[in-house]
Amino acid sequence: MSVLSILKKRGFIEDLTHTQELEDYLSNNKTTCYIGFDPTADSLHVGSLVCIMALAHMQREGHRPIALVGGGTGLIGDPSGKTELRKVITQEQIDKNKTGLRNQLGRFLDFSEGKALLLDNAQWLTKLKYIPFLRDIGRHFSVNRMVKAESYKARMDSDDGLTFIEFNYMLLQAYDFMQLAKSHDCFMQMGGSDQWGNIVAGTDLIRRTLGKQAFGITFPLITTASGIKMGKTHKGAVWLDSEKFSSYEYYQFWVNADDADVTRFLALFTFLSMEEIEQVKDIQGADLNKAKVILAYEACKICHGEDEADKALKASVSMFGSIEIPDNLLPGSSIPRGRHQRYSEDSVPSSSYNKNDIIEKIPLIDLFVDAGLCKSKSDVRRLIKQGGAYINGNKIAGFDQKIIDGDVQNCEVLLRAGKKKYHKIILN
RNA sequence: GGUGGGGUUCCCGAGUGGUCAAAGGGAUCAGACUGUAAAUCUGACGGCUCAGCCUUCGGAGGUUCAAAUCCUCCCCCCACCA
Repeated sequence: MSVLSILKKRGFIEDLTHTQELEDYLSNNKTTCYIGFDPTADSLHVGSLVCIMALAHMQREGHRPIALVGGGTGLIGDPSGKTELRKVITQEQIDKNKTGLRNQLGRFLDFSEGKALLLDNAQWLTKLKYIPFLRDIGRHFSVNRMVKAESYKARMDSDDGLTFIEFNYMLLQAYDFMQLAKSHDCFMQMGGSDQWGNIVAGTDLIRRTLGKQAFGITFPLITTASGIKMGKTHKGAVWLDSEKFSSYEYYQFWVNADDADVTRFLALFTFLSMEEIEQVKDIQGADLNKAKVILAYEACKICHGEDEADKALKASVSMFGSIEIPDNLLPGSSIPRGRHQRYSEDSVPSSSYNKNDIIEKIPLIDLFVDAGLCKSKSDVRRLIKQGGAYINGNKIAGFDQKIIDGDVQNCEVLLRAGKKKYHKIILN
């Protein structure tokens, strides 16, 4: 089975160019393909996960993926859009972010021996000269056509308008594609559905300048069943970096998936076989939670490693109760089977304090803020008032309550905000 | 460059001198119900030393007992015209 059918089957494909030719191209060649990533943050989040998984599938089928960091485009920034000032980022910042991206992508892709590449378009974009660029590249673009591109059309019709810089992203991205085609034999670009126009511009440019056929694939925008763009929690974006978002929280994010999303997410975000995933469709009601556990385990394993996934599973069982993973459910998963009871060890988010500083000293209100369970003291008060703040499973009654000796068990105190957010205070 | 319209709390968006921490909706959070789901209902939703106080309505000044609301200057955005 070709990668294309794999991607198709798993729900990655929104749109593609030259269906039949692309199928042939992928079946008969070991190809190179690329996806662009923004270096605007030092970590990727689940929003980019579809792209990353697609690259991983390509690599698993013997193709060579390129992750292209937009270091050059990042240097331009984009002054438009008053809501989110996309700032011009400095070279140092880009370099730092690049390292971060590289480390994270390394969990999904094998960068050894040139099996995958990480490139930066600053390499060629910063060398561009305006006049030659206009002459050699600009002449291939028709403004009439560009304006009709869906991504621009919306902006043209909106009140915000479109800046010249933004308008030029299409040319720059097309140029990127052409460069990669020339230098790395890369004739395939993938990206989110909003990238369609830019990708097609690239394939056109390659045809006109190099006389070669190039291909493009776009992925659907993944929304949750409730129609919201996925990847937001109380802590903001769901980062792939364990410093920003612990593996336990990452696991929790997936376990909390909507019923209606489970099979779709299994197909997109795990490597389990589609035959097995198909069977999950028949599962009804509470049993679906078992499939969610496997989804969370597998997603966590891919991003943070098997050890972390184990820990997250155990921590979750300790917090939320036992669960049984039957042998015949998604047998391809390496999740430990059988009944998971309470474990002593866990990896719930925690922080350490000096015992003498805490006991009967610091109000719980402050600890909830410190632990990141609430964003302000007012927030904690609210929580307490509404009966959602707990210490060791007991409701906190007063605003001035402090930890007392009796609360400490094995040098630990467990704080809880609402039903799902836990934080452990370790005293020593 | 000209003319007109705007910048309000996370987002959209009401609000034209006191009754404004600011309607309404969305998002979010908590409680109930549940399956760590969805839907639904209830409540909360700037901060704090929390029945009180403090800081917010593009920025800086000013008028007034009192300003998101009036005046001045500045910054930014949009539309049309050039």
